[in-house]
Amino acid sequence: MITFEEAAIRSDIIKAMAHPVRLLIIEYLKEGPRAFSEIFGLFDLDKSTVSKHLHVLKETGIVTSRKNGVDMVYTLEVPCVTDFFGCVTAVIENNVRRQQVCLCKR
Amino acid sequence: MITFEEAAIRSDIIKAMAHPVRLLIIEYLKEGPRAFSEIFGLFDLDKSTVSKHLHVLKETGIVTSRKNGVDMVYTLEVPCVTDFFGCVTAVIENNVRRQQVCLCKR
DNA sequence: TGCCATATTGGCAAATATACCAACGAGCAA
DNA sequence: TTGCTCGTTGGTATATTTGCCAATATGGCA
Repeated sequence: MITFEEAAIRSDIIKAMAHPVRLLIIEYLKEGPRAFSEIFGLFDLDKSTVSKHLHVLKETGIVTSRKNGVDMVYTLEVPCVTDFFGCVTAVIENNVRRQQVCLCKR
Repeated sequence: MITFEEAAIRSDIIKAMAHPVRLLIIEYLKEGPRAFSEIFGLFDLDKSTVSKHLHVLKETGIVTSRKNGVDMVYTLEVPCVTDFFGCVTAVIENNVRRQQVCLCKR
């Protein structure tokens, strides 16, 4: 078993992925590095909100950023994080099998 | 790209894992089904707190529970979720390489 | 039936997360 | 310098999460 401290570090990384917007950003960056403006364009959100989501991903080391001319370019550092999404799908499918179809909040 | 709705469903599942206590519970249940009292014994927390963490895991379909005599027994339904922890470790190791050793909150 | 052990639920307070607007800073061009 | 674009940071309001205590089921046993 891991220690509570180790679990806390791991949970910080998982927490960074635990938001729809950040999940979509990760999916998008899987295709390759993208400028902030491109990422921003995916959402109907304030610039500052998208910037802060990227900050969360940077803080945990999932993405990095660098200046490229006028743009700020974001890169997915650890693409294996998306491997996990297959398992998340397995959870969803298992729920469907178990007739617990709706994960939506009531 | 997945839709925002799909991302929201996925993030609910990831969110369920995004807590040190729930992470440790998942690790523990990887060894096999365990009674509530055994899980409770891992932590210095109120019974109700542990029960609520298990509720979160149940709601998303990561674990299930069944009565066994006086005990409530919890089972990890989708063991592949722990495969992901290897990647989380990869993130941590990448951070170490990049000299961003400390993920702790300041 | 009454009592006990086991776990869940309700309610509350504190901490954390999220999103907006506004202000700021950095870099480039006129 | 001035103005412009790009992105970040500060501040605030709201929503969600977390953990404790107390109260409530639920089931076994005397």
